[in-house]
Amino acid sequence: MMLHINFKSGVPVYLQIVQQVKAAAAAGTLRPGEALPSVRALAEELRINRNTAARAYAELESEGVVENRHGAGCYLRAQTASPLRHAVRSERLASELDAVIVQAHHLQIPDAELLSLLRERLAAFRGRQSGNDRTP
Amino acid sequence: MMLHINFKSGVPVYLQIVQQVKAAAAAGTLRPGEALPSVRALAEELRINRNTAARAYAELESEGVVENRHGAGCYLRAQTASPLRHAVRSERLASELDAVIVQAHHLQIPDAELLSLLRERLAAFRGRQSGNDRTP
Amino acid sequence: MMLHINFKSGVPVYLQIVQQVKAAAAAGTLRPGEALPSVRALAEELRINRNTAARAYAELESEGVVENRHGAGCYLRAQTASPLRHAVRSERLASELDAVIVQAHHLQIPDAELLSLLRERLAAFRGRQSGNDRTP
Amino acid sequence: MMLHINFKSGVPVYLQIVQQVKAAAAAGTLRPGEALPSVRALAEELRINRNTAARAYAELESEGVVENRHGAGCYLRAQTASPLRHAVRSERLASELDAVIVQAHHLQIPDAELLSLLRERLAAFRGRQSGNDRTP
DNA sequence: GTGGTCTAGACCACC
DNA sequence: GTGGTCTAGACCACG
Repeated sequence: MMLHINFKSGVPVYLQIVQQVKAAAAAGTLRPGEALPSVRALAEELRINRNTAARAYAELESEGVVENRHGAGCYLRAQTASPLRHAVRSERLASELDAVIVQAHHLQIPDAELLSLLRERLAAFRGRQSGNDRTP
Repeated sequence: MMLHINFKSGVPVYLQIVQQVKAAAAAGTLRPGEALPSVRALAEELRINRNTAARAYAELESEGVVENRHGAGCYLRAQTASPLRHAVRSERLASELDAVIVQAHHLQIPDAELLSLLRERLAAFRGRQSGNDRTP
Repeated sequence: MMLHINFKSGVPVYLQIVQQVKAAAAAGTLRPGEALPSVRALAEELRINRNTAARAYAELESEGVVENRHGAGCYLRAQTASPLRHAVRSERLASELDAVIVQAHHLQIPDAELLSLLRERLAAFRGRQSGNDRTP
Repeated sequence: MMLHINFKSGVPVYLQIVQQVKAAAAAGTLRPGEALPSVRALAEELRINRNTAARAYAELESEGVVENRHGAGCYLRAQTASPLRHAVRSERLASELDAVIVQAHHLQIPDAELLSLLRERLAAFRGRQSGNDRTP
């Protein structure tokens, strides 16, 4: 699980978790039957209150996305929908990129610099990731 | 002004307005000195409370994007040079890019495709701009 | 009429006018039948909008304190209540002085300085006043 | 804490709370480190909305009078030296004194009586203070 | 239980 | 007509 919380976006933290778990399940990053981190582990990893993590899992369970097995952890349920088509996924990403482009414009950062910045952050991300993530 | 609000996203309505006005200003859809819809008109169009619209305009004014003239309306200000140092600005953008990278990871979109998607959106943005922005 | 508006107190301007006119009538500074300044003159003197001055007079008229004679001005009606007793008047002032004392404490201004400051402002007030006010 | 709110005065409720808490802190009724009633308790006691109480506390925090500890309550801070220059502070006080002088004029209270009234209230204030303030 | 934020309704001051 | 402020209700994050 590689969740990323944006504390400045105004979106409730528990909702960000719900959305990202659903997205990961939809994208196939998480597979049915797979275990999610415990409430305590998730709270520690994201530096949030345990209540907030528990609330996210409760919401996911009420939506039928995961199953909380008492004392045994939280597991992803069988997919109800098929994984998202590639076109849909890249469209989602495009709208996020548009927001970044607007921000770059306001920050007066030229296109070339934005592109090289993305390459740089991608390299840094892959560096952090190697060793603790299974996706090559 | 054609704003679109997503009431289910969890993002505060006033922030959605702020972001979209900034995007329109960046894209040149709105020009310096141009009047934005009145607080009342915007509230009615979006079916939101007047205060929510007013708060969005207040936020935009505090960020220096618009100027609220008491009793006269809300006007887009001329683009002012950002008072932040370049390093600070590029750091801000980097953190936004990191979020996009995480999202791409969840959506299982490879790095090369992310980069080409950014190039594509940049080209589209510049294309929209050239039609209505005075700085070619 | 010597009205004094405090724009920072949070009290609506029209209410401050209403309160002060009623206070002046109660104290005997204004006498029945006496003319108040016109809406236009009052607005100019206090640097406020004419609507605000008009609203104050309308409120005073609805309360029966003054009478707006169409095209002829605004006149104080006959007293409904007797002028305030001296003890009541000085009690009102005492509560205002208490607020000033608290403020002086927070501003860390010693008692002696507060007293001399009051003497100084009194002298300045009498200086400004001489010539345009009838109270000796 | 025994606050008294005047709902008819036109003075915003949250400001009345701010002023009275400041007065209590100045008089020593409240001591540094002491807890103020919780937002909910205060709101219930005064029959006002929680937000109004919360706003008063937020204002007091921004003025450096109290400290709001998230999830733990609101506590009076130790008296900090005012960051304003002496001239600025005494100027602020002067403008408040001017308002009092105008009020005294309306109430037809002579200068000598105003001065002696101030001396009297100062003595009363210091008297109240000496019983519960640690700085004699 | 605690404080903080977002949305809303009513009213104020100004043009 | 315009924008701004005060009060309120519901929800969020934290202990």
